Amino acid sequence: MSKCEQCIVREFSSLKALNKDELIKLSDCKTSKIIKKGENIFEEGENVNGIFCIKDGVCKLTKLSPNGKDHIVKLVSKGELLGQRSMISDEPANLSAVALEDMQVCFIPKNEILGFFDKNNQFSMNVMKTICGDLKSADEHMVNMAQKSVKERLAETLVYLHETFGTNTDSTLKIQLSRDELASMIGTATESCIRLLSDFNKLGLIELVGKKIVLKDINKLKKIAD
Amino acid sequence: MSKCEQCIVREFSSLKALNKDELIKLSDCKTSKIIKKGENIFEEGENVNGIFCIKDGVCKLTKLSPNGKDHIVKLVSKGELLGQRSMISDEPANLSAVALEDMQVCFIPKNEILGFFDKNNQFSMNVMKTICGDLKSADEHMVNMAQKSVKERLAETLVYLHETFGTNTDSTLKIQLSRDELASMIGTATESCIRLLSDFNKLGLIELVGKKIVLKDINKLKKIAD
DNA sequence: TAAAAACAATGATATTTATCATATAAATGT
DNA sequence: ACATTTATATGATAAATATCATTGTTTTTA
Repeated sequence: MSKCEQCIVREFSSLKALNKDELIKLSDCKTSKIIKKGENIFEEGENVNGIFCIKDGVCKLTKLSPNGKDHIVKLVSKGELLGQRSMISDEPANLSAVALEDMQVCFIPKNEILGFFDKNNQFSMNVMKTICGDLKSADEHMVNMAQKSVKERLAETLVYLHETFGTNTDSTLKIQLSRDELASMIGTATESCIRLLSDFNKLGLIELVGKKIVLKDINKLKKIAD
Repeated sequence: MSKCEQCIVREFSSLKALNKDELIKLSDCKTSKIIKKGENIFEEGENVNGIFCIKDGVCKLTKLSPNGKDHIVKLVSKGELLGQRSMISDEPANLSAVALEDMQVCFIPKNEILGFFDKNNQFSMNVMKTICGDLKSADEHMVNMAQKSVKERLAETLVYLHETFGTNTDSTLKIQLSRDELASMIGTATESCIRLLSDFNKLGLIELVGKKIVLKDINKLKKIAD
């Protein structure tokens, strides 16, 4: 089993505050998993009892709305942690985590993490700052949902996907969401999302290469997004 | 100056974890303020440098959206704390806090709070749980904004105001928002909000008493809200 | 107390968005 | 390789929502 010391997650997440001893303890208690595209890491309402380190891949965090549709709240990728909020609140997961590509994750039991929490101040501070960052962006996101049009939200989301996940060599967006997923990220009907993509395509703002998307005029998209 | 020991905020907030000595330190460093209806406690972008205890009154937390409209993210009232996220993130305020009624608040400087943070584990845990709760409800709120209709959001908000803030003796909602504020809470145009209130009135779900609102059929409103 | 300002209400209309229907293209299973 | 399912696309239409205009009603201020 691989050591945690060189792991990308340790490098980029709250775990960077852990010392050698703590990392060894971590290596001993962790379990690794492969999650295939489309599979759940955990589901809304489930007792998670620990946190997940994402060693590779990207997943979506979704929440079921009362009308039965899933809404994508956030995308989380390589190097990040999952399940911190549930662990601290000592509550079941509020969101489901579903792999958008094949993933490699490690699971660390709650007890272990809570131990670090008590003894390593920098670590708990890091976790708190992460959650505070999540809260800030959730508030911003909420205002966007409430105040912006679907067109603005689509433009904004395309730019976000471009800037956060980058592009392939053919300059298509690296992260590949279905139209349905894109719609559930911006909070609209799938057909409306497809129609707006067509519009953007006709306006030369983007190009549709099969199911993939190329951003042709990021500045104009940013302008539309506000 | 009044002591913190008997303060309502201490009783209901994270501060309940503080011991006698810590409360005495708190009493010594705090400053009290009266905030009149409509005045800011702090403004988006401002460096807050501490937290506020709400001894009395209710305020709205608003965020300016790029289109120039304010969106009400949350209402915060007597017994709660303000500014925890900014303090932990060590960032300027992400939201503005504006009094909806005359308020009594105390300000506690950051240094003092961070001191408790280091030494009193229960206190920092309480703060974290509060922020985690905020994150959870922000995510839920976001999904509501994205997936529910304006009518559903209005019904939900009216029930929320009723259940959270209660009613006056004439059974009008105790917390009094203008139509404009109500609209900016549910994320719609003021006229749309007014129109839907008229509809609800005609359907006998609510009664409009001047600018005040009485909920006549909470169960039906809950059904509409989903 | 009168004038001005802010707020609430409603009609008319335009725009945005959702829904339903259908067609085509791509992916999947056998 | 072909049938079946799933995803994308687009038209037609309905429903939801925003915008602009106008009026009446409070509230504030001079």
